[in-house]
Amino acid sequence: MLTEERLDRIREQLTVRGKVVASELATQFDVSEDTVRRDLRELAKLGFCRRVYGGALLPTPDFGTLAARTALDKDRKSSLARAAARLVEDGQTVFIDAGSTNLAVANALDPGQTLTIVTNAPVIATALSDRPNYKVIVLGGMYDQAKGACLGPQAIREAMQIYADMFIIGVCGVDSIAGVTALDPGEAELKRTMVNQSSILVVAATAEKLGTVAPFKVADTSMIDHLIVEDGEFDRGDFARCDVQVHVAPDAGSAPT
Amino acid sequence: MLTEERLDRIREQLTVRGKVVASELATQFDVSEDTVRRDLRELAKLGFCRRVYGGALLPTPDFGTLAARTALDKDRKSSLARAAARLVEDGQTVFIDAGSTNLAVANALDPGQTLTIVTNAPVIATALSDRPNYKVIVLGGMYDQAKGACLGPQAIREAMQIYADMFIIGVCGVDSIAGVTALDPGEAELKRTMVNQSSILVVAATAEKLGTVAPFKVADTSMIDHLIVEDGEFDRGDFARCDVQVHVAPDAGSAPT
DNA sequence: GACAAATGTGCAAGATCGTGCAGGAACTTT
DNA sequence: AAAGTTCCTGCACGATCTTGCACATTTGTC
Repeated sequence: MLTEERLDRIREQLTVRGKVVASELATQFDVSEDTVRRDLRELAKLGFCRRVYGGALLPTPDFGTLAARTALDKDRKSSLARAAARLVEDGQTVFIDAGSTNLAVANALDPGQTLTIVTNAPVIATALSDRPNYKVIVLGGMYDQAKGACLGPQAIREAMQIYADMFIIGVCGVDSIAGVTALDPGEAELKRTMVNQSSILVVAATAEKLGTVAPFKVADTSMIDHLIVEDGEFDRGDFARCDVQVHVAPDAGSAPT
Repeated sequence: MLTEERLDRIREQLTVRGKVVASELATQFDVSEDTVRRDLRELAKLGFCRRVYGGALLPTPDFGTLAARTALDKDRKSSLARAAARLVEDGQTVFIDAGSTNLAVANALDPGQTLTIVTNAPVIATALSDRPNYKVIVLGGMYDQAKGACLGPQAIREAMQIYADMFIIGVCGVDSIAGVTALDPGEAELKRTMVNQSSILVVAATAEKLGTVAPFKVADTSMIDHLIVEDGEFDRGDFARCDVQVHVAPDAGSAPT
């Protein structure tokens, strides 16, 4: 790879996603981080980027809508998300459902792993733009603006073509007796498809989802492999009886990153 | 091998691959590296390439070493984008291609209109989340992180199911003779599909795309219905001859260079 | 056909450039 | 305060570039 070529590519990435990370560029181009830093310094001198600790950003902070989106805050769901992300192993193929909790999970995934991520949430795809190690597949279809998810027969058809090691499902309700439930039939059907196409089913549920029952059935309690819940009061009795592994994520009143 | 013949071959490789390496060319043509370097210097003098350490690259639109360009990008694009958005009529179905210019176009669409938007760029779908009047359809498939676009057979298959009134295409190059061209074959094929499935083809091209030719052909000049360009020097002769309606977007930020 | 000029090419020497590494400073996080 | 990153500087080494020169080939002229 020619030096100037590398500079071009860095500029390209900057334009596309608004930021670059020194260490990732080093891996990507197979050069030392020093070289990348020299490159970034050079580009900064020419005004193409703004040098920051760990990488570089576009001079105009708000240019990339993408960048703005990837800078999505690690909210209070991050603890739950980290716990879920820890279940994912290198090399796996993972369905990631739509939903804000799952967006947090996607962000919490280890960038060093090599993963294939299949999602019906466009925002998750864009959030993973800066993970060169990931292969990201988007399930297309009718985009439901309220849910931020692609639904419909198209998405289902595509999902049926793919077998995954794990499905990190977004739920409207999880109940030890009713199982996993969703708010509308279209959503439920796509989720059922993804459940069928995956070996392991993971549910990361915020407190308000626990014990809630929505109208449409997605999966039985017995089909859940891992249930991740927030710290607090929680009767795991019924889940334990169904061979569900329950993980309690530590309460995160912690500092932002 | 004749000298001129060698120069032609080098130019050919430059066009196809975007770069050439001095040492490789020397091996390939069985001449010394000095000769190759002399050739490259010659080509660079004629403007066919940009001489860099180790080889040569395609000339990139050189923005006079200033960051002003990046700052202007946003305004420039939004002016283009507004012009493109004005072509869209209420009730239409519109393919919107990936790319930062087209993201600007999507944002510039009239929220009051009732539209069906089909896109292979997840970020465009999410950007339209706040338009209750729009029906948004996402073309899924392999997500190309650098381009922010879904590509591959899946996306093409889905695109073939949909007929649109208009295709707002993202281009790597538009030339009055070579037509619309793209940087990689997969990208080109999806674009061709969308061209075929639409009645009207709209190209919004920033100045640096005009007159640029990328390796892979997408569409003939004669297939373009509307071409939107920035204010400035521009020879519309060839386009006019092909029945292309040319729109000039007013210059947003004025800065004589 | 012969000769001289112009051109293309290869080689060598020295300058320049790009890169990785080591060590210490600066910064961020715990 | 301590630990872990990231950053910068200086250095060394190899790759690449430029320049000058020699030789071969082509071109133009007598």
